[in-house]
Amino acid sequence: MKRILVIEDDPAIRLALETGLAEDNYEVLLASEGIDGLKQARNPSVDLILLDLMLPGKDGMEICSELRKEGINTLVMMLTSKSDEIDKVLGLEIGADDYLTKPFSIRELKARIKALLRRTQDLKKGIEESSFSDLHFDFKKQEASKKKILIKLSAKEFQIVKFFIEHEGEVLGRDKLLDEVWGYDVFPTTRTVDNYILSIRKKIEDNPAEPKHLITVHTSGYKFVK
Amino acid sequence: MKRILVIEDDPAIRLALETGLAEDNYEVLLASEGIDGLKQARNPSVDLILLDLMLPGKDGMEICSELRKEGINTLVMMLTSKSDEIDKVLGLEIGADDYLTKPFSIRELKARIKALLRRTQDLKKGIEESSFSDLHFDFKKQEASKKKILIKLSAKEFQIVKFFIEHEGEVLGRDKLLDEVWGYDVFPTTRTVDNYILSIRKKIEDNPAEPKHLITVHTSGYKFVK
DNA sequence: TTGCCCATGACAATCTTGTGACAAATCTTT
DNA sequence: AAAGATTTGTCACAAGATTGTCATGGGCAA
Repeated sequence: MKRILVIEDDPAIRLALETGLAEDNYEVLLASEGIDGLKQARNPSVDLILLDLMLPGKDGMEICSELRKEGINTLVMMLTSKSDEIDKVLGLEIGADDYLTKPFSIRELKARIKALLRRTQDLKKGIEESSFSDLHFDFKKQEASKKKILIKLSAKEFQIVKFFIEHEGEVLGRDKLLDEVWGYDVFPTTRTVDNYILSIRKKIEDNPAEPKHLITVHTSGYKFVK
Repeated sequence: MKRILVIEDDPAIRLALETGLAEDNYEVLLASEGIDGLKQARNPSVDLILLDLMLPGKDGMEICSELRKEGINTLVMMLTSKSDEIDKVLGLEIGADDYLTKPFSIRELKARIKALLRRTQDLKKGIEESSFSDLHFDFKKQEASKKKILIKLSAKEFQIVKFFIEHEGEVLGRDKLLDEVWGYDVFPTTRTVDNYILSIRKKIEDNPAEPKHLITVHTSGYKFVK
């Protein structure tokens, strides 16, 4: 799942954000003042930063502009209090991606976070289609066909196939696949991978027992060839 | 280049907006009262409307709600005078995308416009009609029929159908739908989407339990096929 | 007020996912 | 070369997640 860094000095709000976001399965990192916040914000594994405007140490605008100066483009959502009309603007010009005025509903916050994260996801979408031998994949439509006949793949199977196609010829270890396709916060068995491979082979290979596309590389993983 | 329609009766403010926006390379269209404003607002090449609340002819809220009823989703930013707290709220519920209280800084205005436009950069093409199997949709008239017999869809159902038709074949996630159809300032549950799908299916599908047009893509969303 | 539209919650129905077990294949060691 | 140790192929199942469906309540408009 996604990691969100909350930089907020008010302990009540901090706690509310922490629990609220954890409910939605975000991994939450916390900072209560600016200096520490900026340090944590540099961590590239952070997906989004909730940044209070008024902070001890360093205020939100400073943090945001410093990050941008350092070339860090992590999403930033500014939290401002009702009064600072001007600050809102500055916040946007300084490179924040969105702002929210206190008091806000946790629900609105979540919806906006989701929207922001999804938009950036859309940007790095990878390939949309691929054809080889008698197979065709359309990832936008989530459709696959063999000899012009539709075959059904689950969403995860699509993700896996896509990842393999994007890394054609490369040997992909089970651990790497789990990391890249499943994500860094879930931990299924490596056998789970084998089972997906099996299931995909049944659908795309002429003879699943002698795969031509999804090749086993003993002790290392699998690789895809066209 | 983006086009902004300014509907504002005060000549001083109108001029200020015109020059201010022109500085930022927007193409500015002007209207000084409501009737003319609404007419120009229907022009689909307009990207955003700055709409004064108090207007001769037709006031801002009327204009905004009429536009939405007609299925026109052009971005609307309401301009209100300091006092009308209530109107702000109403403005939002009526389908405005943002509001700004006078007197405002041109700087804040620009920042908000930028933010709004950025949020909705994509789409905006907007079909007017579509027919397939025994169905017909006229989005301009907000009419739909099945086997030549009129069927009733709510305004939101029309928006949803339209969005699906404009993205034929593509799998659309619930979050994306909420974001694109409902907008960034309301936050219904993802279950709300399912219920709309259900309701639309009942109206357009021969057998809603086995939909042929609005297809479920498990864990991913829905997709439309003709 | 009544009726429609909208959003939500609850429950059932359905699909997906991850796992264990065992067989088969492959590698290692003797 | 054979036995033993790993690794992989394969199947079926149960837990869990997702979706279908309906009923409910609030808000707005006629």
